[in-house]
Amino acid sequence: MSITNREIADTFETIADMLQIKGESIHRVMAYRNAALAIRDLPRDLRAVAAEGTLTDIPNVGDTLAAKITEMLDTGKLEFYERLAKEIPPGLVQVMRINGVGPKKARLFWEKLGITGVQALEAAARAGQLRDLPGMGEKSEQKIIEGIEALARQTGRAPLGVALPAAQAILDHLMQLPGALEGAVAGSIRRGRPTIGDVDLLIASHEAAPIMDAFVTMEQVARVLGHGPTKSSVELHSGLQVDLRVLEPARWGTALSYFTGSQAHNIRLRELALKKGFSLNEHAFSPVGADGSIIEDAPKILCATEEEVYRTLDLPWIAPELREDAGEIEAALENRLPNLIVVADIQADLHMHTIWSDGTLSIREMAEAAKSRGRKYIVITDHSQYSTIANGLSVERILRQQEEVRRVDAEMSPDLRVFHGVEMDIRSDGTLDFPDEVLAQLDFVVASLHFSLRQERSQITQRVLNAIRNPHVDLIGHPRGQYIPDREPADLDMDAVFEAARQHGTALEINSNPRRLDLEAVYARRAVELGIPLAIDTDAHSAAQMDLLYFGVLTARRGWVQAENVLNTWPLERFLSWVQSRGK
DNA sequence: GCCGTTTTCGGCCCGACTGTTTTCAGTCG
Repeated sequence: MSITNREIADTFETIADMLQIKGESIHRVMAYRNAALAIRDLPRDLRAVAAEGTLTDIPNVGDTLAAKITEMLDTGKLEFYERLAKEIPPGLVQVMRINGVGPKKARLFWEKLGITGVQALEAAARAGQLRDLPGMGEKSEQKIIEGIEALARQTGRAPLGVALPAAQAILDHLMQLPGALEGAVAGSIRRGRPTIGDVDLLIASHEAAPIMDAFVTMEQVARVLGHGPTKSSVELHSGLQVDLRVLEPARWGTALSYFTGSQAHNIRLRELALKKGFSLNEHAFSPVGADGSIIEDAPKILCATEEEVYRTLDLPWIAPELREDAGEIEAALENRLPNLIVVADIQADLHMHTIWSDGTLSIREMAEAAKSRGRKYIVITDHSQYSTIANGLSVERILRQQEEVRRVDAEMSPDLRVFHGVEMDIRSDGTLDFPDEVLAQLDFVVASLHFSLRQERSQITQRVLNAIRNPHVDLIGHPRGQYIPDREPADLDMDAVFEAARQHGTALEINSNPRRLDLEAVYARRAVELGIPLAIDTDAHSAAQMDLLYFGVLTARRGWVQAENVLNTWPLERFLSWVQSRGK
């Protein structure tokens, strides 16, 4: 298999670590890290971008790194990396993963003790060999042993659907304390990232200490990683790391902005502040003199709201979901930020299951649940026969199901329209699970990949293209097939998928289930740019799952999606005429 | 190594906490 964007990003990340151990300029190191980030979030194959000759259009990729990308695409290797690996043992990069060990310590252990990997470091620490090194002591040695144990326990990033409720529960608990005036879940959860490294909580209070003490002594805390006067970190028994920061309410705006990130976005804000003569941090804007240092006796600007922070920079408020330094600052400067979709824009749900396949409720019960959530129309889309494991519908059963759907539709009228569809499998051999004659009788057809997701690129891409090109297929469900955090997306040629969807006017789904969030934001953004219609569905198998819509909307917002771009924000008449225009 | 209303050189965000130090370096986010 050819080299992927991710492997190239990982290589740049590793090079950054090695250069840092080597003692290279931090700016050169950051250049590699920034390029790695940009490549990770790229919605296109680097190979296609390279073929166009537009690699340097990627932010933070210049001529040098473009040449390195090209070398990796052409040869699968990078000579610069291999040379570096002879100089700096690659095992030291793993040593740097240990909490509390950075480039300087890694280099120290290597130079003084010849340590080139985590195992050797652990042995040295347990043998008491680290404590006598310069800048080290018994405590540092013990922390390294604990850090190595934590690394072994590490389960990776938590899905948003797990981290958000856990974070909210802790915040709710702390907000009951008398001194807690305002609170927020900040960080990557607030930005809606699909997976979360650690939880960032922020509380406004005049008195931080009691809140800090309550935080580090919560019963779900397994160990305290740090405990200062305004900032503490803990690891929960669940393995989740939670950071809490407490600041005065007068500084809430700068604090929330700082703690929401992303880091790249914050850096851009601080650069803008400097151009206006201010140093910006989580506390305030501080005037700086000509030499760049803070003028101590000059009045600082405090911001109690995020709006004030952005206003001070002559920017409109930027929604947290956009704060990735992915063009949002430029858009804000030019006053062309998108009018992002909100949950209230959603009129319908085009993908849900009932007891006819693997759902838990009847058609009528799902309709009632949708109505009670304010939906105006829904499509019942049970699985097709290829999904035997999900009790998929045969041709005979789906035709019988239609009678029940029509009956429920009549019963629910006029509050809710209930349409009959299917979530049809795209079979492993590339054929569709129902013949056209059957599809023609349905109101709406979702086609999805469920099996053989590890097929090679050309084969699995062809399966999706077959579905897109069928005139009866209206929507591709969870197009990339990822399952967070266990299953990587299929190796689809997304350029080809987008091109076919654009040509045939087939819509692509943003699946709201937090285990899916598929399309991901960067692909949703690309679809919008290409004029491809989207749908934000719950794929609900129960009434409660209809409330997962929030996560789908969050993902859409991260993808700069506006209501206009989403089929199921449209009034019923417009939706029906769209479906009919597709040949129904 | 990237980037440009400082435009092909010379800049490149900022503070809290820890542990080792007697004033700060390293790490982290």
